[in-house]
Amino acid sequence: MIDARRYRQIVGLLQRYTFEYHSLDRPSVSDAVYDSLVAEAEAYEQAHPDKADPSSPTRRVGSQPLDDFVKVAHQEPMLSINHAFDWEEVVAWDQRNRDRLPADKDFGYFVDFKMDGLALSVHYRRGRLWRAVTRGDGQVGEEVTANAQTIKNLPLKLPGGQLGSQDLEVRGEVVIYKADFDRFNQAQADGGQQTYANPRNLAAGTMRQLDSKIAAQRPLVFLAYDLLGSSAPDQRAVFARLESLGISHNRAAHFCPSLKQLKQSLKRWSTDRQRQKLRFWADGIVIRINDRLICRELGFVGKSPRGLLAYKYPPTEATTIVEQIILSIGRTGVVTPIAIFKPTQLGGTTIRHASLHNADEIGRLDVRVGDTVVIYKAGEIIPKVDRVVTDLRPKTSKKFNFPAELKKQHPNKDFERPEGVVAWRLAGQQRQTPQQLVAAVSHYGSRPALAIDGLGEETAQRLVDNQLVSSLADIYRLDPQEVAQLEGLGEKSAGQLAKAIKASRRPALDRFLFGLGIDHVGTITASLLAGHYRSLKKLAASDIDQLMSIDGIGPKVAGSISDWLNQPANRQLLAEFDDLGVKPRASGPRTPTGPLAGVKIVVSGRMEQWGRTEVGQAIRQAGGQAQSSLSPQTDYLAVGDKPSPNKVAKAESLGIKIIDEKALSQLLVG
DNA sequence: GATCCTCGAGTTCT
DNA sequence: CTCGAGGATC
Repeated sequence: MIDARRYRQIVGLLQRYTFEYHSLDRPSVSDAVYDSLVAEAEAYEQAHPDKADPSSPTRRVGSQPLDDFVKVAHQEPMLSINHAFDWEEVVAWDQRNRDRLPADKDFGYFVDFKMDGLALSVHYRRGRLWRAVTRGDGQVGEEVTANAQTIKNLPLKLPGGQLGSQDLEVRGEVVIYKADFDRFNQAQADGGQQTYANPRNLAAGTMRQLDSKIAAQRPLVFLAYDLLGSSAPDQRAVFARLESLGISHNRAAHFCPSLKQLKQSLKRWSTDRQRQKLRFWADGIVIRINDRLICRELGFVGKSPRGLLAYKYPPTEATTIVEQIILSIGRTGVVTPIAIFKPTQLGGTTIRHASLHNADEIGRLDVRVGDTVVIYKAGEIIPKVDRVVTDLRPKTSKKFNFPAELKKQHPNKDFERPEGVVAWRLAGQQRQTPQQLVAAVSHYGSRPALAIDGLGEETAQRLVDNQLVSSLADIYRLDPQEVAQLEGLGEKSAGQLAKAIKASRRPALDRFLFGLGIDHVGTITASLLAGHYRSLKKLAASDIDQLMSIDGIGPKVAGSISDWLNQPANRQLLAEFDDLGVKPRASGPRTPTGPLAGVKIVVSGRMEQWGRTEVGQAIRQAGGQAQSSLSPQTDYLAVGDKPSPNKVAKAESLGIKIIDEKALSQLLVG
């Protein structure tokens, strides 16, 4: 929970942001940042109602109208809708409604996107557009008829007949299509003019221009979602009527007869790909009970109708506070700074920390302990710090001093930062600390290396702590009886571990080489070496010039391998492995042959018949190259379940063939 | 010497 | 997934 000081600070900021957003249409922070700060303020206000600031923006809906427009009171207020953030909340909403209604009353739902634009009420009198009013604070809005008349898809006159003679109020959203927005901003930038943060702000800003000639030049679109003064019994009929009146609406909006179908609709519409396909911005989905009579019967809770619910998309950004920056030392001795956060929910998970990569990144962001930062998930998985909200920086904060912190956090170690390199790393030969050993052991046991089940970081830590393992070779000297004595490991898991270790004695040479953890030797270089030398003995007898002659290996990598081989401790390690019966088998074809010879493939998403590393092996087995990232040289992108949207988009822009699992397995067979 | 590919290493949570 | 940096190529 935050303290009173931060609360006051946040309220002050929110007031400024609210003014920027609603009155100037020029926000300086994203919605997610705003929402995140509102949530903090609300939490504080709930815990300390006595200390709540009555002028806090958390209490207000909508905006104060600017003075330049004529104010018009809405005949029926334009309401706000309560929000739900996950399916459980939707179910709870549904149950509350059912409890309020007679047991035999059943109903369906109508779903529409929650378009992100400017809400507008448009009145028709005797079939002609008479007046258009913005939402304002929900009770009183601003009359913007002149601007509304410039919206090309908003009919000035309704079609004749009995419908057109009626007085109607159409409610909807003024939006700007994403493509139009990009074009507009580009043109503004080219002309040195002000650009807008998002399509909604452009739409809102345009509708509130005093000069309607400006509005006429901008690509505004009106999409209706409601109709007042019609006799339509349900929302489905409302949309049918809008259609017959020639008023645009979202064509994807539809009826769901049951909760089950509603769930499917929400799921379908919530995928990123689906959202990207939309021409307009949407920040959620509006669910309403289809039958208008039932809606009316249910009434209101506070200012919101019970029959409607806004299912909000999870935010892609959030704010949190950096509590600490710790400097961790990885397997290779490289120092990685990690920001420890006040735990925060984002995209369905709790984020506790994120990597800051290196000293330069800290400098670029100027992250400090105590800072409020904006975080997001790169590729929807890996949390990253995007920027610092400097408005909320404590006055006493100091720039993060990397070298000084290194001394403080690791007082007994020496570090170096070689010229032209970003990373700090352990200097010289001090890589044999217990921490490094744990990392080396769990790397050796990892899936792409020797795949020893049960030898992960936890177990490695225990084995090293209890001095059962002090070198990689010790893994093969473990006594299952002793292992079973360790805390957290029973007889059963000790037995399984022993079995897995035994099974790893005849590894493929490439996996074994990778498992050794030689600097700059990853899976690909390892299989290059394995394919070239065909045996550990031949590799051990090689020299630096020989290594460099291999295509793909240059001076640095060759140097690193030969350094490793020349260290007595490592030569001894290899000898011990041999004595203990660890004998790698030749692996990797010398020259790529097979159905996929020379073909480059990138895999994304989960496959049914293979795991991550197995697909790669299968592709190499067939003579192909499994790459990790797309390039213009890539031949295929093979997609499984939930592929990375970024990769799919990139493949499309590069014109790379996208194939599914079935097609991939056919390619593999030839 | 500059540029474009590619590889390696570290990354979060359930 | 993203970064930095090694290797190949012009």
